Amino acid sequence: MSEAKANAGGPPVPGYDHRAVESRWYSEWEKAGLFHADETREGAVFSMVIPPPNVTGSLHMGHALSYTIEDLVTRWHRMRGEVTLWLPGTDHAGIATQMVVERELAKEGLDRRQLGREEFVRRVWEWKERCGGRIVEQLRVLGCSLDWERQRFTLDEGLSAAVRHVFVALHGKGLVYRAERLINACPRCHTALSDLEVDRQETPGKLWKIAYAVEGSDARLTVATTRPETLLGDTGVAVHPDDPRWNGLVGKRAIVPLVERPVPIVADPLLVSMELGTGAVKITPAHDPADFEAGVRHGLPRISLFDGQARTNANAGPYANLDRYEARARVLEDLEARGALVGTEDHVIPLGRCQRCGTVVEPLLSTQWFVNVAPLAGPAIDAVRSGKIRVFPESWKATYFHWMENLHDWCISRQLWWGHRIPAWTCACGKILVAEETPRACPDCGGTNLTQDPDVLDTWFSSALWPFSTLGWPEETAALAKFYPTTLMETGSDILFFWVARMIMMGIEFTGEVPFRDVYLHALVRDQHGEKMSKTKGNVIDPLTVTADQGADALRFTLAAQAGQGRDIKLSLAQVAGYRTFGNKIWNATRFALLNLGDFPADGRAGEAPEGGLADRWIRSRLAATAAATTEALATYRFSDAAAGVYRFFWHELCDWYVELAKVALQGGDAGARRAAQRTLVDTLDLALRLLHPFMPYLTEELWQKLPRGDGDPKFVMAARWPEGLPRDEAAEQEMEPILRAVERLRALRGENNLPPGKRVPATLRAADGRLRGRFAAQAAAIRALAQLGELGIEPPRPSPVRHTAVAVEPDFQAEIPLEGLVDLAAEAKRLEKEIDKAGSDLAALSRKLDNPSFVTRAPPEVVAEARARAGELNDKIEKLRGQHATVTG
RNA sequence: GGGCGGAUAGCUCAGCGGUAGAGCAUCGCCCUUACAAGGCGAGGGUCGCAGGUUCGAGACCUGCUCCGCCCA
Repeated sequence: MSEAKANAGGPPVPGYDHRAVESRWYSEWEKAGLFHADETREGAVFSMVIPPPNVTGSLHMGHALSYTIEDLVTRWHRMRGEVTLWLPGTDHAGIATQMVVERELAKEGLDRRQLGREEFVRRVWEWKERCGGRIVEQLRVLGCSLDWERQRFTLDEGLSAAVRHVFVALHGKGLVYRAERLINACPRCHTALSDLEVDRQETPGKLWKIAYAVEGSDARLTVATTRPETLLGDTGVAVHPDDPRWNGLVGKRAIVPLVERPVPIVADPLLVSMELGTGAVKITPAHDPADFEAGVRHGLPRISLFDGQARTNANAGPYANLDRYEARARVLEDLEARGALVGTEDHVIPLGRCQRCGTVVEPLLSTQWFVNVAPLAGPAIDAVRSGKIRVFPESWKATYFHWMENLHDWCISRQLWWGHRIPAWTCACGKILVAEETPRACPDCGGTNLTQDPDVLDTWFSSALWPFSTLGWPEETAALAKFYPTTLMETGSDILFFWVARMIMMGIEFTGEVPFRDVYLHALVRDQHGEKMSKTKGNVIDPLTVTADQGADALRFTLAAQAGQGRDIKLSLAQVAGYRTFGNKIWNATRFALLNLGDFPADGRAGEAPEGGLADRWIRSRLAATAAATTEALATYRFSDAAAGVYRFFWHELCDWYVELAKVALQGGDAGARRAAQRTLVDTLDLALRLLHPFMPYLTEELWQKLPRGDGDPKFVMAARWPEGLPRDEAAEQEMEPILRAVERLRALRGENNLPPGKRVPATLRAADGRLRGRFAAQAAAIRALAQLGELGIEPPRPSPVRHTAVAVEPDFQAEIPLEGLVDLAAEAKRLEKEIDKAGSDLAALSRKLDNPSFVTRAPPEVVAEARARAGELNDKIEKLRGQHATVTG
């Protein structure tokens, strides 16, 4: 009976194969309902919403990092017994998705306009149903423990209702408004963009110098510009008020070449730099943000030259109906012909490009919907400043404040068909109605000829509501009451402004609560050389390939181990392979335990564990220390520290030391010691696998299942309790320390004297302290086993050096291995010389310190005492080593 | 131009006032029945540069140089 249970399924085979294991557990967990958060259950709550991936997306390494961290945190909280929700979902990604489907249509030779809006949107939905679930499936491969019953999509009816509600409410407060402003238009995507969706890049360009005639004067005013074609829309020229070159021209009028339009010459210290170009600039208020502001300051009219495709319109006169670059070429040609082009130089210009398609954006005068965000920013700033929301790493707070204190209004309308249609209708009488539900008639004129605004909202507008709209808001659902505010928002630092800041503003405004207590911002995953991964560079590491080759556990552990705060991650396949071997190590350690549990009874884990020997007490204490450190690290989002601690414990304490020590008890004749070691092995592996579970869920589940279960344990390690409050045994750790050190010293003596590992050599440990000799004696069997010794003598120190003996000098003991007849003594002589040199230089440094009177008088007494004690030890060590050296050379 | 990071062993990083560390890689010895995807041992660093504070500085302060990110 006992054997059958302990070895259920047979002992594992020696090599760990992730393929056999990782395909097994996900569906088991799901079937057992472990992913579901029960909102009716009492108790502490952990909740988090997933940063919704684009529905068009496929899992990349950035996702893998984000979702690994999120799953790690989620599993940890779940194991702590909290009611734990990690809510999945996807984002409709307006521009990206529309582009994907338009490309598909193009293959059929179709254009969305041919299909019409309704049909096109139907096709997008069809595409979403067919292909949109890909990334969601990939999350399962990674092991993400998401509550699939609560999966949401930003265009779901409930979330759409939330969007309409927010739009209408903000409009009612005057915070959403419609106005003509200079916006960023993407001529390729045919839509307006917010400032954030424009990437600024330094690009080589030219600075052209163009002469403008001055009305009623022979003087010519030379302006410098990077966009000569916009002179067709010039409504002013500006010079610096302090610039002697253009003194006296202010107040006169310049004649815009080609169009021969007189425009005022104004003085503007903000717009004009005296150092740059010619010290004079043209003002085109409809095509440059700075010029727009200057136009406002000087009351200049705006002449818009382009349409949404950045082609010139009728205002361009003879240059109408040209692409902006054709227009530039034509304008330059004509200027040149008239002698107005007086110079050209190379110039680096910051060009704005569409984040989605890379096309240079066109600043365009356009009527759009905007959010006045400044009034929402104040409370959002306070929430972070007061610590109500904590930010990890904290350094991002400064960036957050800086941005929030310099907010521009947010352009939220997009000229797309895929997204939340703006809930605004225009009546034939001109009245604009904003309402959550489609209005029947105009309240002003009673007319029923209402047309809905054709535009949709910025995808980020709905994302901003994600932490509460996914829980049912604006309905007062039980889920909202239970899980909101959420505990954590984990996401990339690159969307701090796009998303995190906006969620905080919207959350506070509409729920009266912060949307999350903690924000953890992860860094960028780069390749092994620190280069950004990109398809064009060909340095992309695909997480799904890695998962297939090396296992999800190995990838997860690697990412967690690398996730230090405030640093980008440099990822290489070699690292993942390294951590895969860690999985193999654990596999084999568990295998060792199972192979030694043949006679372990089924109820062997009932009741208190026997105290066992020193090694048993020691490993239990080390486990307790590791559990406490791991908990502390996870509580402060120090994932790399947590991973390193578990790694160190498993490999370097459990495997390197305890398993070797346990062999002594398991294979010795003492039945009590054997049983105690079995129990310690099982208990320790059980708890250590729990500690590792959030990092490597599959492997730990597989192995935990094979261990004899403890009293009251659940069926899965995923549902097992996180180890907390385990007692330390300081005495055991202190007693063990010299034992381990003695083994290390003896091994080093062997190694450096080239004694083959298989050769059982005799050795002696000499200590003046009788208690220490007692400890050595009590652990003699262990020391002999671990250092591969024959006889082990334990003696008081002897007064003079012994001939032909390798000696390691420690402050509290000496380790000796006789060399006679075993080896040439030159190796030992060389080793001793090196040790003497090292001790000598350490002592010299210490002596310099101690000879410095101000160190002795001003440093804390305990520091001075420590230095003196250390100097004494070194003196003693050198003396002994020298004596020993004489015996090997003499 | 402004802000924020980073620079410590060949590589990736920890250390943030009191004897320079880990993992990986390298070298040597070993197929020791959990594991060669392994074991044991060893070598390897004027802690970016220059000043300053301090009895004492990778660590704190100032300046500088490179690298990265964000904002204008």
